[in-house]
Amino acid sequence: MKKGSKAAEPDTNGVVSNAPRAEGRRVDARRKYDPEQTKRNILDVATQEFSAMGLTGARVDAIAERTNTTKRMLYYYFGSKEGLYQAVLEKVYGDIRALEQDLHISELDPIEGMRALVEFTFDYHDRQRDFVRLVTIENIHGAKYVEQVKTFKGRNVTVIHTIEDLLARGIAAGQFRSDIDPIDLHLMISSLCFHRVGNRHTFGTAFGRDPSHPRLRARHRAMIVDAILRFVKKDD
Amino acid sequence: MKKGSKAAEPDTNGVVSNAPRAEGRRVDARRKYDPEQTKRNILDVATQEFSAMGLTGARVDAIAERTNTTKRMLYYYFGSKEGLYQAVLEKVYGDIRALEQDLHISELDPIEGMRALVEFTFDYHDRQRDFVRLVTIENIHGAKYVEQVKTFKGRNVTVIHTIEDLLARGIAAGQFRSDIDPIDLHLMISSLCFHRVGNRHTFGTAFGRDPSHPRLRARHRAMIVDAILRFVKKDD
Amino acid sequence: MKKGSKAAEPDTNGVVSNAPRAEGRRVDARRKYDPEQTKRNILDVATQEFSAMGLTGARVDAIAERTNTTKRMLYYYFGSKEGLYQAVLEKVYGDIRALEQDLHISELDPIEGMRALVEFTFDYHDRQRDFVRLVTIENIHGAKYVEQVKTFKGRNVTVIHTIEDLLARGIAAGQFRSDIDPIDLHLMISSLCFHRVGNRHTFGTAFGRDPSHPRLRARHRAMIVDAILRFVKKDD
Amino acid sequence: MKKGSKAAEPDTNGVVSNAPRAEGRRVDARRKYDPEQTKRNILDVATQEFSAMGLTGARVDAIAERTNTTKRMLYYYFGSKEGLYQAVLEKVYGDIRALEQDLHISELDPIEGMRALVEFTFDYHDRQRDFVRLVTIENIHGAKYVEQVKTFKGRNVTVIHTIEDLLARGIAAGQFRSDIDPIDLHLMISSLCFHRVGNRHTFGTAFGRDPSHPRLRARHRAMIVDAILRFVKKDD
DNA sequence: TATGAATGAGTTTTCATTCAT
DNA sequence: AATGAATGAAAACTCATTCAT
Repeated sequence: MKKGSKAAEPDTNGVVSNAPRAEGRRVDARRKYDPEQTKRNILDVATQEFSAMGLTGARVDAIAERTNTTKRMLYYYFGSKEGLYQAVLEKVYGDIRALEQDLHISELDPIEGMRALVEFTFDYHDRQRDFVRLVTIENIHGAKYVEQVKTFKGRNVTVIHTIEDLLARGIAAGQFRSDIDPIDLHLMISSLCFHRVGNRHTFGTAFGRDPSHPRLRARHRAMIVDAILRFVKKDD
Repeated sequence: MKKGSKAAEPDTNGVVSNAPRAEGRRVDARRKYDPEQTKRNILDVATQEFSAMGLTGARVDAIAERTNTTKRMLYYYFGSKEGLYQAVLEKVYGDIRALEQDLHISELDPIEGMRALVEFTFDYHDRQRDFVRLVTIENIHGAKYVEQVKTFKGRNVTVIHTIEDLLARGIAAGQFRSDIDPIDLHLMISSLCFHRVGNRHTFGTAFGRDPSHPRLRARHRAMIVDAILRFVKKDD
Repeated sequence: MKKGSKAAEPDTNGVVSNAPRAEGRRVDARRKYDPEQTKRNILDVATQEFSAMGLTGARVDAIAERTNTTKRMLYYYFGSKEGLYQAVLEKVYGDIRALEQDLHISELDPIEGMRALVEFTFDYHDRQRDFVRLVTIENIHGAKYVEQVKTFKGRNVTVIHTIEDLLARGIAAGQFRSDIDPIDLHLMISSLCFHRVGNRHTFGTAFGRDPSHPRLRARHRAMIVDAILRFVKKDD
Repeated sequence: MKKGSKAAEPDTNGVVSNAPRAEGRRVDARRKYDPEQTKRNILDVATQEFSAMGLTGARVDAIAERTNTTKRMLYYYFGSKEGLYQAVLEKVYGDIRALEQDLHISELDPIEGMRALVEFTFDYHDRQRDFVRLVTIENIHGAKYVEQVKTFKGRNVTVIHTIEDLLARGIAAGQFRSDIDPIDLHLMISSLCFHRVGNRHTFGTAFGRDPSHPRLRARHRAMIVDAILRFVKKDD
């Protein structure tokens, strides 16, 4: 009952004239209601709030307030707080996938490919703190919301394929060890890239050094690449 | 031999396991007035609830209910929900650092010492899921509660000292590289041990494999030790 | 024609029924959404409760119960118990100063003006016991709530201006002494009018005579006017 | 533990007034417990707290905390919060009476006597803010607690007798008007002396001038004496 | 006489959600 | 499509008072 009305969405097409918030929208500059934009606006604000406060910590009122619309619309489009949270997860996981495609790692030499993969993973986590936080939050909830995101599982297989391919080619070239499990390796790379961002606050408090500070960025990036390469390379 | 005995222990991860009742104390379970026990009881239950639900998700009523006392006592001893949460953090961080001390790593050969440290870190995170969850939760709150725990900062320096000592001795012995920053190394070890536990749910959902599953335990433990040793060892 | 169809409705008065909060407001007691009325209703009940019980003694539940709405609305509009209390203070102080303006004292002969001012002050305190009680209560709290009422300070200056004008004209006419400070005089008038109402209970208990009893009203009124006039008049 | 040092107190006069309630009590100068002192201590702290916070605003815990004893003793001696409040009222009303006796107004000339009475009343209120506040608080509660203080009513008659005597002598001497009611006059004097202290906070906030500020003290004192004398004196 | 621990019943406040327009 | 007003249920927290020692 909540989502049923979605079907009627994209047909408002300029019936009423007054333009309240006429931004750069060219399509029909003067139309009053723009469901897509409203939804996107809500989603953006919600991403921030959820990532900043967690699922239980986030406040529907707080989200609504920073939106261009009202709380009612939030329910109109997303049904519930949890529905909105799931929509946020879906959006955020979608983003990373798109980027991964652009790497064309399979065209690179295994070692360079491995380096590229690690660097990409590092950079992504380093930049997408909201993503990191949301994953963290999901884990606190036992990943039960992400499980319902249909596109989720399929998305992750591609990374494993990439790694499998890299490992196979590296082994064939005599560069890599042959006893490495691709999923374990992926876990390892993720660990190194994720932790320094996700747990930077307690780490910073404990050791007086924010591990995600820009000044450490380059050093950590090199260090992690180094560690992974030392790990996968065949002993001479 | 210390490590050995621990390795065999089942996945306790429970609340009552740590905090062994002080030796001298005559424990009379039925005595009515026992503030220390009351406090410990509240703290134990709270640890579970906070780690399971997060700070905002936890319910004071839920904690009180599973306690031997009433909600009122919770406020009597800890002042507020946040106060209780902080007490939990303090307890939990205290435990890990205390155990680290028992390792006597400084008496071991650098390589063996490094191995012992990594294995301890691995085992601790592997078993103390509550700890891992609470750290995660704290990070969602920007570490602002742990910052107020007076004993927190001091406690963490010791690990760094341990690592500094290991590195220095390893370098002197010609076994270790000389370009490694101890805090960075600690971050690296933590990352590898923490992530597989903290993010096991999303990881499990994504790849159909729970990285913290007992069957993977030994393999991951060896892998992480291996990775760290490969990273610190001097190239021949 | 459009209006025509609505003509049957009780009180639309030709104003088409949207724009609910326009000036030409006909109060329909049964309409369900009327924020102004809801607020006023809450405020009225709260005035009674706070004045009867004090800030700490008042019960939010008690207020809500005697309201047409629920406790929730009280928080919706006023934010907190203290916020509501402040709103009450603001309303109550606003009332007396507004009425003072209606006296047009500046148009009266100085002596008659002074008499009118004293009589007004007397009558107001005599009738508005809630006001007197609330002021008393505020003083127990060190006036810290009224201090936050923005409109408060500005409102009170007007009385002083009125008195200054009276004194100046009386002096010019050779009727009044020239050594009287207007604020001191205001304090004097207030004292005489306030005390007999505010402290009537202890006074009544002590002397077996309620000073605010209607039977004493006229006598006190005359007495106070007399006292003030004797005080301000120039000695012959 | 805390109270040991206070052993010597004003009214015990070095005699160490042996066990107050004469029973088979062992008289021991070094005795550990001193009920009278404990009670007085509680009473003093309670006077401050009640006068500062009001009856409902005062917190039993807060009182107990600032005491040399514990909360339990407070109940032991005074039965309840209200019982303690009443004991405070009793004490405070007792104090003023003692002072009034020392004036010997009946020995003074009517005008000087009137001046002395007003000045005494002024000074007393000016100095005993706790008294003023407690009276105020009592009025908020409809004087229902002071009514139960047995000694209360009797105490106040004496002032009226003093005034009656003054008026009678003044009339006889041709100095005073003959149409003044003594209770009304007392009310008038009280009003002028009480209000500037009791309502000083709102007054100060409203007009930017604290009417009870020491700098205004002398002026107000003279002003009030002046006003009363002008009021009682016979017109020439 | 004295005390720290304990408590039931209440009190304020918050929250996600729905209603009427 | 959009909205401000409204709400029940639950949550955090407080208070005067009593218990066991």
